[in-house]
Amino acid sequence: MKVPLRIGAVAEAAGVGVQTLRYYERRGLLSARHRTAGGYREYSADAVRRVVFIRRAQAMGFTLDEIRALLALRVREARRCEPVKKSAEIARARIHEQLTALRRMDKVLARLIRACDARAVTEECPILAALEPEERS
Amino acid sequence: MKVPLRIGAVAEAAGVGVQTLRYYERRGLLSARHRTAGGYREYSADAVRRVVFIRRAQAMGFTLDEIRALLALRVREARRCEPVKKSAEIARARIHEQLTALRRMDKVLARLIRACDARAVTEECPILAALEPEERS
DNA sequence: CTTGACTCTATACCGTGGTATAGGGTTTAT
DNA sequence: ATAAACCCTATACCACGGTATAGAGTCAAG
Repeated sequence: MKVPLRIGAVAEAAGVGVQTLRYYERRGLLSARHRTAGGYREYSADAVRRVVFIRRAQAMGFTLDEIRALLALRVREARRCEPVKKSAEIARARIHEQLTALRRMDKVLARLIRACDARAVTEECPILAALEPEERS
Repeated sequence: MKVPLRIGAVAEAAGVGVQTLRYYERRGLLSARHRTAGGYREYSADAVRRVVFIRRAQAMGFTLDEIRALLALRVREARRCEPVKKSAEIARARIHEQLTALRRMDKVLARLIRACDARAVTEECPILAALEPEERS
């Protein structure tokens, strides 16, 4: 905190690229408190914590837009967790949708791969056959 | 087959947009056999089956690049299904990776949402607390 | 005071699978 | 012959989360 951090130091401390930090700034997730006379961004140590927060939230499945909202909530009302919980539930619902779709794909592929192993050498590939529209009913 | 189909007819029959067909052409998955004097694409009924094939393969989790390869295999060697099976296994492995990541996110979110319900009103939101870097150890 | 490392803005590009728009030309029925 | 409906190419744009580049300016050490 004594020496203000520049963007490269924040990026290194948080384990991201400098472009990423400028991108977060454009997206409204992070801002530099001051600029030097020459226009360099100056960050406090809080910025590093903020970036770590962002990356952790991403790892949980929040989008950057959701994380921006979480960051605002964190500042203003850390003790009212209803809206945070709501956001987490939305993220979780999205994850469930994706899980459902992927599980369905996995089942289909697993079945077809097994059919490949079981097929007689004279038959067509069961995977290709499954993709082919039924030309004759 | 008697009357060659134009792009709009193929799109409608296959349930996609005309832009999508032109996009598939650019990506090398579909091509019109002929053009009219005025430059209109003319398709045979096979084109519709090909597009249905593409959409089914997408629904199973293949990428367009993979589908292009599958289409080539389908023509050349429908009876050798090793390469098709290989491609399906790659797609399935990718799906498993995604499943693993999503399941991990889901567990974390589920736990934190439960913690929200269980917390005392005076405590900080457990979700925000989990995202916060530990400032003091 | 120079050099090298760092930073600035603005803009373009990546992957993925498309969709939209602009500005034209064609086909076909009437 | 004309008008509606269709088609053409080329280009830009969408989401998403960045990454790369160009061209310029700044900072700190020696």
